Amino acid sequence: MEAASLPLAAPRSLSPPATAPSCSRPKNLPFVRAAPQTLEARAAPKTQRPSPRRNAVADVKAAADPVAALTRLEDVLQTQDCNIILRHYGDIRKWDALSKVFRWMQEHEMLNVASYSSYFKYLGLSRNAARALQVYGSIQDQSIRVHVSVCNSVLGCLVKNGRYDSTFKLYDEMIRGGLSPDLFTYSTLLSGCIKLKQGYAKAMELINELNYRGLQMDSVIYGTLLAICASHNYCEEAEVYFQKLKDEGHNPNLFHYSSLLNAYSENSNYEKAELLMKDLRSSKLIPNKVILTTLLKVYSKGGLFEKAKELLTELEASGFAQDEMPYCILIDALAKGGKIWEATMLFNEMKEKGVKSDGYAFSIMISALHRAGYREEAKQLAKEFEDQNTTYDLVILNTSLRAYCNTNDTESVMRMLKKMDELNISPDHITFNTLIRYFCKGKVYHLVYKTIEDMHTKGHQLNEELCSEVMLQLGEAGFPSEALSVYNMMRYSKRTVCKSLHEKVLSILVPAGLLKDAYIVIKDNAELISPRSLEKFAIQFMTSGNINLINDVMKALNHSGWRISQDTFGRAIQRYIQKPDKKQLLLSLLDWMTGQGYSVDSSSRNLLLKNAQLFGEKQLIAEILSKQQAASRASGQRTKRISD
DNA sequence: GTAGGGTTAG
Repeated sequence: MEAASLPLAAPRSLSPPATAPSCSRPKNLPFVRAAPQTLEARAAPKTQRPSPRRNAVADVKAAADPVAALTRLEDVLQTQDCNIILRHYGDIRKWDALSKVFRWMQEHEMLNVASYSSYFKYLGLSRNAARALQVYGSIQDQSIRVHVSVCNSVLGCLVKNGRYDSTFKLYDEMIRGGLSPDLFTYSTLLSGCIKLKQGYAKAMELINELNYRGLQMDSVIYGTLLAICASHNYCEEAEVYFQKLKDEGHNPNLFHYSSLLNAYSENSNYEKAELLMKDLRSSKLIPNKVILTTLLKVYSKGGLFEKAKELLTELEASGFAQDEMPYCILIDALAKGGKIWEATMLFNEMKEKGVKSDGYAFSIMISALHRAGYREEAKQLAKEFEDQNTTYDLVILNTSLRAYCNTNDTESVMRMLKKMDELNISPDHITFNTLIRYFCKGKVYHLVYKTIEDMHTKGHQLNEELCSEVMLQLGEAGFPSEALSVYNMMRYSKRTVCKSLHEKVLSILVPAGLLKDAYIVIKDNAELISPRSLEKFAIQFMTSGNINLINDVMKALNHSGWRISQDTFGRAIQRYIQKPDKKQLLLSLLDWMTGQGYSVDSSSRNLLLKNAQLFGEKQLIAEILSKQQAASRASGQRTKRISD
């Protein structure tokens, strides 16, 4: 290690003579601009002395075209210099330059572990997880692929961007590839658990793994764990971790306190929250805005509105109520507690005080009014927000959209959709469901269908209750094929559907004569369909379905466990008699029936015998029928004994 | 000068 520092030391001591001549002959050399700095460096010994490499770095940082500058200075720059440049563009959030510099480094094979780590970090900040995965995937050298800081940074990038599934999948891959995770890895992964559905269980898995590897939990890990407990409502567990943190000699900070306090707010445990506040004050920490706001949440959620109002006054006095958040907490709790009038008063008070709303308070109030049935008032508020604001996010757009939909203000609905488009805000499942309900109410079925299709294509889970209703309405309105498409979209969007859905679609398909489609529904879900629906379908199919499928349909029906009715067989036989060229199908049906213990009833038998010459198989048919009769008599006796 | 976390609102 000693030796490694020597080459660095040498150029530094040599650099003044090396740059000095350039002062006397200023040309277009990259070093020229550094000359005055050299003088400065002499005057103030504390500043770094310039060197060709440092100057080159400064040049690239200042260049309008960093790639051109890099190319010009290629011979001077080393990988660590490029890393400095890379970080520079990341720090000043020039994502385009960042990527160009990185690409240049890739092309010139000037990448090391640090380059990847930094680049992934900034890709995380610039919300470009896809690029990070792409670059990570392109790393050939396995030792770099599983280098702990490269892994940590790419995992961090995915977590920051909410790509939790990919995070854990990639982590498993890294482990298989030989990664030795450290505390950084675990805190990164744990932070991914905060918003995960089964986040607490996943966190426990990670904690076990961490312990198994002999790593010691630190204050950061505890902080993340507390947040996980709070967001998943594991209040007692949060208390245990908080105590363990103290027992292991760490001093909890305001984040630890606020997470535990937040856990208490979910359960409205205000006594414990007050004890915790006492503990916080005694530990010389000063409660900040977040702590007090979280305490306000405790009181509000617990319905302690008087205490909440007092605290809000305190927040105002401390200058902690300059944004709308504390008001939002209390307004929301009041409204949800049935005090819509008081909520409105507080909302107005907030506006009068000139507290700026980014839309949160508006969306809370619009929703609250809407819930309470004040639809016109909700719409007025949505309009008021529109008049005062140009910035929107998805939630306020969704809230306003619903207010307009429910007051049948088509023009405003369209305006909201246009805004969404212009602002490049992607609709979510709430948007889609609002629109579906709206179009449905207006019986604009082509738009209902288009919206559902759009929602499905964009990968949103369809709302089963709503879509079943839509499906029925489409059927009633004379769009059975569209109803079937809705059924299929629901069916194939992974989640298991309610078993009555299949019957519902059958009740549309069968009367509409879409019998082949109905057959497919039955074949795939035979055991979930009631005998009544099976019978209806069976009769209809035998009467007017594709004759070539009759035998297959019989098998599917039988497979459902339903005993096929005599009526069904009777109609099938009538169909076959009308089409003597389907003789083989008839014979195979009769054979199959025998094997399954079915037999035709007397009227069908007579009909068959009477028409047997049509098939030219009089003898054979008679034989089959008598065999069938014998078999069914035997099994009939068995059945009788059982039912007795 | 490679990488980590956590708190409040719809």
